[in-house]
Amino acid sequence: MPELPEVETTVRGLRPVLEGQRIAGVQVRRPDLRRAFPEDLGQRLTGATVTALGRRAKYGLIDTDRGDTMVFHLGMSGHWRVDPAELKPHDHLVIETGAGRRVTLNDARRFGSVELWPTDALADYPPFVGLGPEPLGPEFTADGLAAALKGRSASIKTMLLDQRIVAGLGNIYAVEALYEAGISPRRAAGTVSRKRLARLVEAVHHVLEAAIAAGGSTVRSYASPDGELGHFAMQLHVYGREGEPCECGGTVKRYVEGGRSTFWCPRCQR
DNA sequence: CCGACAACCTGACGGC
DNA sequence: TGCCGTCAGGTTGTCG
Repeated sequence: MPELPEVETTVRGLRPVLEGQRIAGVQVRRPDLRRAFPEDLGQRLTGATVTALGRRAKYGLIDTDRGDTMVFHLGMSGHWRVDPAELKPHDHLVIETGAGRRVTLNDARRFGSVELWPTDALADYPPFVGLGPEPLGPEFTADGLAAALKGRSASIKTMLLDQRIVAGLGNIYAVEALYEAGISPRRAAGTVSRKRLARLVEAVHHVLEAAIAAGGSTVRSYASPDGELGHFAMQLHVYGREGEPCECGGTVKRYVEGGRSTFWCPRCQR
């Protein structure tokens, strides 16, 4: 589930629990996700105080007063649980605060990752090298996008998923943004007009902001029974709606590209 | 550069 | 009810 809005929602949910708090205990119940955790993860975190939480692309950042940042990625199935009544299967990592709060990192498929990296050198964290601009930041512009896509023959959908072009979009929101912009996902990226790229940038902003807003309300109240962060249902226009009618009177179609489903309306996306 | 495919894992769901 | 195939929001690598 985790694209940028889900990670942002997760970080916002963890912030009031962890920020300014001392980490009283760390329990590693399984030592690896996609890669092994750092050997000394527990020692390096225990006793540290969390100074800030943040996000870069689809990665969550937990800074500590020891100069380390815990960088986590949620993969396909990862999520944090806040003050769960009891531990569940796939709660691989448990962090307890001095205030007696408890959060767990649960990831059934284990495509996620956890790493510790010097806070002042995060730009050198290998997954961050070469990342494109934040889609909600000032550097994600129609001009920048046009420059990055110039001459590219790959589909615009593929390019939106390329984290070097823009960092944080995943399959759902790439699909939804293209729908909102009225652009066919199959169109060669380099042939999309500057005017339509401007529309796409606006659509990306709108889709992500709406998703974050939808998640925010969930987080504020911890509405999910077991405190699971990043779970919310935003209204999606085409994703997962193969065969359903589009508002324009057309029908939502699906095709597979690069092993991933793309949903679109051929009538209103050109 | 590009598309296709596989690999990494587990769980949910539909069909029979 | 149970078994089996398919699919899932990500990343990384290979191959032609």
